Formats: sequence, structure tokens, C-alpha cells
Amino acid sequence: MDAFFASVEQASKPSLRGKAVVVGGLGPRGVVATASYEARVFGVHSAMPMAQARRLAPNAAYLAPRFAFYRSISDQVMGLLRDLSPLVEPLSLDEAFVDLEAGGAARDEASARLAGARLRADIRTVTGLTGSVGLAASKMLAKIASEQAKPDGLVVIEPGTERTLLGPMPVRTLPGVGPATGDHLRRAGIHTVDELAEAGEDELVRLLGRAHGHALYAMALARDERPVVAERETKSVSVEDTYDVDIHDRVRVGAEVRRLADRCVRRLRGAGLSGRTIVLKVRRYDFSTLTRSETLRGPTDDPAVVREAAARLLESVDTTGGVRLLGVGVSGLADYTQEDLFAQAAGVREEDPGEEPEDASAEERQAPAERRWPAGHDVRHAAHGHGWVQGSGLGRVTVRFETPGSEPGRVRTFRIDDPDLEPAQPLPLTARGPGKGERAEAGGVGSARP
DNA sequence: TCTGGGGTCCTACAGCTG
DNA sequence: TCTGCAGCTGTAGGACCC
Repeated sequence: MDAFFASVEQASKPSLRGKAVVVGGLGPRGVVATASYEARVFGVHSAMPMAQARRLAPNAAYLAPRFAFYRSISDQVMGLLRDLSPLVEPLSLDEAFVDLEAGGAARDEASARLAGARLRADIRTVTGLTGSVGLAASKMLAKIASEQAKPDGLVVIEPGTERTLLGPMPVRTLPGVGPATGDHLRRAGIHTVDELAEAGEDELVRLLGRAHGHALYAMALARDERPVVAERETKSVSVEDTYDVDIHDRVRVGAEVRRLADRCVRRLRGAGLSGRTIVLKVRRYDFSTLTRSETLRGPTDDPAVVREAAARLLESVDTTGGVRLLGVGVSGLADYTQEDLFAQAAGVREEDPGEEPEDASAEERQAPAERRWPAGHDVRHAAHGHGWVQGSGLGRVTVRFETPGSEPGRVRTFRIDDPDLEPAQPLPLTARGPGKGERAEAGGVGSARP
């Protein structure tokens, strides 16, 4: 999907279509999750600190992400992909590999191209959004093709042309080559995929280590045999929080770790899992990050056990100077627990970590207007109907009243405690709405946006 | 300027065991 | 009995991805 989160927001909010939209954390330490193509013109891109984005594009709309809504749209798109083939490997909410051969959807280049074109049309009909398709003989090449296809396009890499195409590309094009590996290679005088291939496998293994060296050499020769894998087992579950202001108080740090442990267990149980290894993550005031872990005798999903392990791990960490992030994770997952096997009968196992404790942090108790009415989130007003929060602060919340099918709407400001104003669920982007997921007719191009 | 959150995989090293 | 070694497990950190 193209600039997925930002595109969803533009489809939801007519007044933002064609405008610079930035979705991400709105706190003082937020980063950009997605920028619309209009915002990218100003140099804004994902993972950029929000503060920097605001300097580059001061007039863009800055919105808090609505993950549950994005997930519902993602489910619709993944449904369309599964109509094409049983082998669909989601990479994230907005990206997936599909093995077209396994689904019988592609026998040759022409039929693959047709399947890709129909898919793009179906995505537009069902969601009102644009998606890009890359077609190639391997995952690596399909990924590169889809990047080239963005926005709103389809690119085919024909068999036999792979090496000619890849050769002059920068090494950073290859999946798995990030800033560190890119730098490493650059210092060794390797800038392009051709130079990577010329360096030879032994040299790459020497430079980058066994696994990475072999994998990169294969990719440089356009060799990628990795299959599309539909079902991936979860290997770890974790939660983490970055705090607006560094925490210095050791007691508060302890309380936050317990809270995170409970949240982590809730997620773990929600997935029907348990785990043996408890991991504590601490990012200090200077951004140095350390992890401490402890492996239990058997898997657990008991909040008390995870809390205690996390607390023990915290004892070995020096937090002088303050911490900006804390995290708790569980790995070594299983679908049974040690307690199931042994002591459960004794009733010592704590049943549920419960909801977020009432006495959450002071920060949350006195939630500022920006937190209670996040920018971009939906609201309903008794008299004015459906709208979204354009901004808030100083006891006021500004709402724009419009819906996906309306003309750009009018703006009104209310007191944050106005009894006529309440949070609302997002409205569907198209007449079909989320979850309908019907298959469009072949070649039926066009938007169903009302 | 000041760096999220949730993951995966890899490497290195230490300690244990056969 | 001692030594060397391979293999495994646990731990910590780093790189990468979306």
C-alpha cells in the first residue's frame, strides 16, 4: 500500500486530500510513522523525529495513528490477496508476499501481469486506496519491483533481466543492507550490487560475518530461493514505553517496570502463549540501551512471576542519570505453562493482571487535552454529527465535521469537557465498508468512494 | 535535531557437559 | 585423571525491517 497510514487518513478526511499529512507520535519524543507523498516533498520521511518534521513542513497535518482502523483495512486487503493464493506472507499491515504460482493465478508473465492489475483494481474498489504491485521470480526481486512501482503502479522484473537490472543499483537497495552494513561496505569500496558480486563470497563473509556474507552474495547474483511462508510462529512478545521526560526516581522506575510486565503478560495471554525468558530493556538518558534477561525453569504466563523476574533484572541496572525508555519482553515461547504442569492446583497462580491500574502515572492522571482528544481521531457531536479532532489544548478541542463521502467540512471549537462531544468509531472509507471484502469484477477499475 | 514500537535474526562469548 | 574439543544453552548486544 502506498504511504498507507497517511493515505487512510486522507481517504477518511476530505479536507486533507492533496495535502501534506504526517502520521506518528505527537509527544515530544515522537517519530514519523508515515508521511503522505505531499509531505515527502518537504523532506519528511518515516522514522524522522517529529520535531524535525514540524520544522520541515510546519503546515502539514500532524495526526496520531489509529492502528485498529488501519488493521481493519489491512484485513480487507489481505483477504483479496488470499483470494489469489493460499500462500500469502504478510510483512506488516501494508505489505505482503503472494506466491501466485501456488494459487494458480499466474502461469506466465501475461497472466501474472493480469492478476497484478486486477488486484490493484480490487484494492481500489474495496478500500478506496491505491496499492503497488511488484512481480518477479523471487521475494527479493518482487520487493524491489514493488518499491519501484510506488506510488500506484505495477512493475514486472522479467526472468533473465535480473542481474542487468540489479547491477548498477546501490547496495542499500538490497533487503538487509541498512545504514551500518551500507557504511561498512562503502568503507571497503563497495557501492553497487555489481561491486558486491565482484568482491566475491569469501570477502563478503570476512567483512560481514558468515550468515550475512553468504546471504548478500547470493542476493547480489539475484539468487533468492526463500519460499513464501504463510504461517509464521511468534518468537517473542514485548511492550515498551518511551517517556516524555526521563524518569530519575528509582521507585517510579520500579512501578513502570511492573506495569509493563502486566501489559506484556496481557498480550502474551491474549495470544494464548507463555514464555521462559524474561527480558528487561532500559534506554538511558544518553540513549545507550541495555538488556538483561533471565531464563526460568519453565514457561509462564503468570503476571506475578514476570513482574518479579523483571524486578530482579532491574536490580542489576544502573539508572542514575535517568531512563527514557523501559521495556519488558518474553521469549522462548510455548503454548503451555510450567504452572499448568505443576503448582496450579495449589492456587498460587495469579489469574489476571487486570486492566491498567487506576493509579497510573501522574502524567496520565492529568491527561492533557492532546492525550484525551488525539489529533486525527474520530468524534461525534450531538448537534453537528461526525468529525475528527484537528487539534486541542488550553481546555479547547477543535473539530472538523466531515466524513469520507462528504465535501471538506467546517471547523468548530468546543470546551474539552463539552457533554455533547464524544469519541467515535471511524467510518468506512467506501460504501463496502470494512469487512465486506467482496471480490471486484475482473478489470473493474474505479473507486467506490461515495 | 535528537532519535517509536514491535518484531526477527545474527554474532560473540562464557559456562557446562559428554 | 587430565586435557582438548564439540555442541549446547544462556546472555548481551547489534543490525535490520516496517
